[in-house]
Amino acid sequence: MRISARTQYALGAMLALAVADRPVHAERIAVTQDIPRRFCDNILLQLRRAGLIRSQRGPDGGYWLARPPGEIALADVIRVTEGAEQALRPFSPAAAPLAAIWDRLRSHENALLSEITLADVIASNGHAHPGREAR
Amino acid sequence: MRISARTQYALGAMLALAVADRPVHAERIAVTQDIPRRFCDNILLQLRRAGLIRSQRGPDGGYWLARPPGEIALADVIRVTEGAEQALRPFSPAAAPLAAIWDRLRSHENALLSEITLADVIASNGHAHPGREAR
DNA sequence: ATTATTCCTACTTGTACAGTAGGAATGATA
DNA sequence: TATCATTCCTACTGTACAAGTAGGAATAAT
Repeated sequence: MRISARTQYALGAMLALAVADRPVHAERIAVTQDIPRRFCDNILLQLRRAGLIRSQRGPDGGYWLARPPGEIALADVIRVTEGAEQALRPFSPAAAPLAAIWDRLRSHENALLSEITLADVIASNGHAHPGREAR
Repeated sequence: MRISARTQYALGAMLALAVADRPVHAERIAVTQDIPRRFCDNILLQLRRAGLIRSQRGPDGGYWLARPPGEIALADVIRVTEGAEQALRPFSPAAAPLAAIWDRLRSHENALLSEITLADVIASNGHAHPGREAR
């Protein structure tokens, strides 16, 4: 369960947008989420290209979610920032059965992260067990 | 679910030792598991220092498991080669609930890998669903 | 003695992550 | 039309860690 700074920042930014009811400046996101200013730009750009957020330029511009928070899963965000995981080297015959185990782990992880949305995370802020209840 | 080459090699080596009934040379492990020769040495040394395998020097020396394959979990091996995972950076308040989710993922992963032993992996070689049955 | 092996430290190299630089494009406001 | 604040874009740099290598010392069998 490797989690890059980029991904963590991206999730923070998405959550910041999810709680806002109007466009938010990159500057504001950078400050509240404690993301280096230019790196924040960088990440927001990537999220926009992936279609997760939208933007408006110029003064009074900013960023907002492309879909409601309940329709954006954590996995959607992570897929963007982590990119394609590089294929691991082929298994030796003796280690071949490990492939099935890795698959199980990956699919469980994927299932959980696909199930939990930004809305779930926000709702869990202070309550018990996030993402356990249906949405 | 990041898996380094080192870890994959280590698991291959452990499985190779698990199926052998006598000490095995590093050379032989390197060849059968397709591990660069000196890197193989390197990894075996680490496994020995961690107490997972034992060794004997000189001609007719080699390596063997310190415990029976049914008593060595995949997690035991992985813990050695991956070392302590470095702490991730602190969460912003908005992203704080993610910590609980990461925890759930980590503990599930850990549970599964602690449950499956080398013996399980070997037994699953060709059969269905590895690690599903009790040991 | 010789030889085959493990053992040990330290080094080199490659790659991916984290973050930065410089400036162009856009849009609101006056 | 000028100004200014913002997003947008490519490319670059520094650093840390992973992957793998080098050279040789210690040990044990013959």
